[in-house]
Amino acid sequence: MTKAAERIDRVSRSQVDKFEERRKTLADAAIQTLSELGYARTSLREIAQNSAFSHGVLHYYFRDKVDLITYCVRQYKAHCVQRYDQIVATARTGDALAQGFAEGLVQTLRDEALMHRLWYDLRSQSLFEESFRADVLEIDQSLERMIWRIVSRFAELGDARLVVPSPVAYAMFDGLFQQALLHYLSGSGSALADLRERVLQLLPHLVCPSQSGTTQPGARLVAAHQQRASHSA
Amino acid sequence: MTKAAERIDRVSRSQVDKFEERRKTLADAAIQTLSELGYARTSLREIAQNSAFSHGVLHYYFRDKVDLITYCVRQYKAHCVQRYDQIVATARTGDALAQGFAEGLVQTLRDEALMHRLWYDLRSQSLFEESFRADVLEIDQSLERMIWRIVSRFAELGDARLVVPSPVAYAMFDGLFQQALLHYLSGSGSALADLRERVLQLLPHLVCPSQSGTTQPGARLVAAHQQRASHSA
DNA sequence: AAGGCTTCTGGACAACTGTCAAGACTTTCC
DNA sequence: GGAAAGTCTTGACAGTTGTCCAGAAGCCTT
Repeated sequence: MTKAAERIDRVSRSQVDKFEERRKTLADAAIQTLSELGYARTSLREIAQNSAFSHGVLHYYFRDKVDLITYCVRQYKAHCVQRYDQIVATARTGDALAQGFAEGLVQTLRDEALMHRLWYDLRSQSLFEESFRADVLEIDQSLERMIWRIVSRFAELGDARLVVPSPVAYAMFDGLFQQALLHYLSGSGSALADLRERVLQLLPHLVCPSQSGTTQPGARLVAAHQQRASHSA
Repeated sequence: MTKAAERIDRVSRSQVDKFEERRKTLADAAIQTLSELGYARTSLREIAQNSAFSHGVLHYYFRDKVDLITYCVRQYKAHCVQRYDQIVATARTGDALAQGFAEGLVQTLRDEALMHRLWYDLRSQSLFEESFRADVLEIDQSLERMIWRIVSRFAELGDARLVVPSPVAYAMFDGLFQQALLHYLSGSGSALADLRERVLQLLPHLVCPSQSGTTQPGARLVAAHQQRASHSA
């Protein structure tokens, strides 16, 4: 039984909030450390040094290291998804949405590169450490849903039909972003511009203009290409 | 100066080969350990325990841990690319190539999941550990070229034109494979079938039928060269 | 002021890490 | 055979790690 669970029954609400608040504070320090050093080189003492407390306190608020990291992953999720839903809500044309989406990705890459480096690190860790897997899968799904909302809205605004399912759409943009991150952190000066260009080029390929009846593959491909050509003009 | 470099001037060729051979042997043990435990939890003693030797010998054949891991990454590359070029060489129709490519990815996922788990782990590590970055980028580029050979040949066989540049094509399939790996290792029974289906569905989206009827010999190559130029900029 | 919680500190522990060096064993060569 | 070079083992080292704990410090009620 965790200390948090023990306390809920017998202490006041404000104390619980304070307890939870400190957990958040410590998790923030942990996330900062993780994004700087990576999972492999982050120790509890290092985390404590990035906070206002000593290393012992971490075991007062978290059962063990896995408990702390898991909490961090969860906290990261909340911070992660919210950004793009505003873009979806405000864009009034397909072009504006595409521009906003691409620009959002570029900004994310530039401003939060370390944060997303951490995300890819932890997602890779979850391939080995089973404890992280459930949370990682949950975050991954929420990211997939976010991408799906964007491309769905894009199709809607263009009165078009989506030709790829949700997991494929997510995998594509995730691959593009990860590639851009690697090159950006490697010092490539064109990584930001490349990402923007590629996202803008890819997005129209995911839809085809809605027509009566089922779409023929050939027609869809031509349409996608035509749309892309008109877009870049 | 490494021990290997010291020796080259004054010992026989066979001794150098033997030295290099043992390095390979030890690197194999290291790769096996890494693919089992992940980078974060792999120690030199654990590697030695997966070999026929004691832990001290690792510092006889490798300067330090980074030297060993870097060597492993390089060795991994050789093992990695060769698989798909045969598929490109033998396929006589676009459909057969698509089937062979999808089946190759599925087989790779099923048979070498741990190996590729290691690859994604090390690629993530390279985001933090600068020592790995050059090798990781080199492997990444060779994988990108491999994907490009496949989709190029696919377009050629279908008398079609590619509508996405090389980095985008690689990012898409890399994203798809990584997604499939995560779900496969998480116990999803449909991960293999999903990957096959999605690859087969995605591949035709990358090309559009050439409209002039005659294929321009240089068009694709120009596109490829433009891509490379923008990449190195 | 006193006592009982909660919160936090700092030290201790065993286990583990990369690295290194002294020496033993093996092979090669004169 | 014997010296020299190459190969490998073993133990040690200094540092780090996660974890735990005794107790100090703060806070609140009585």
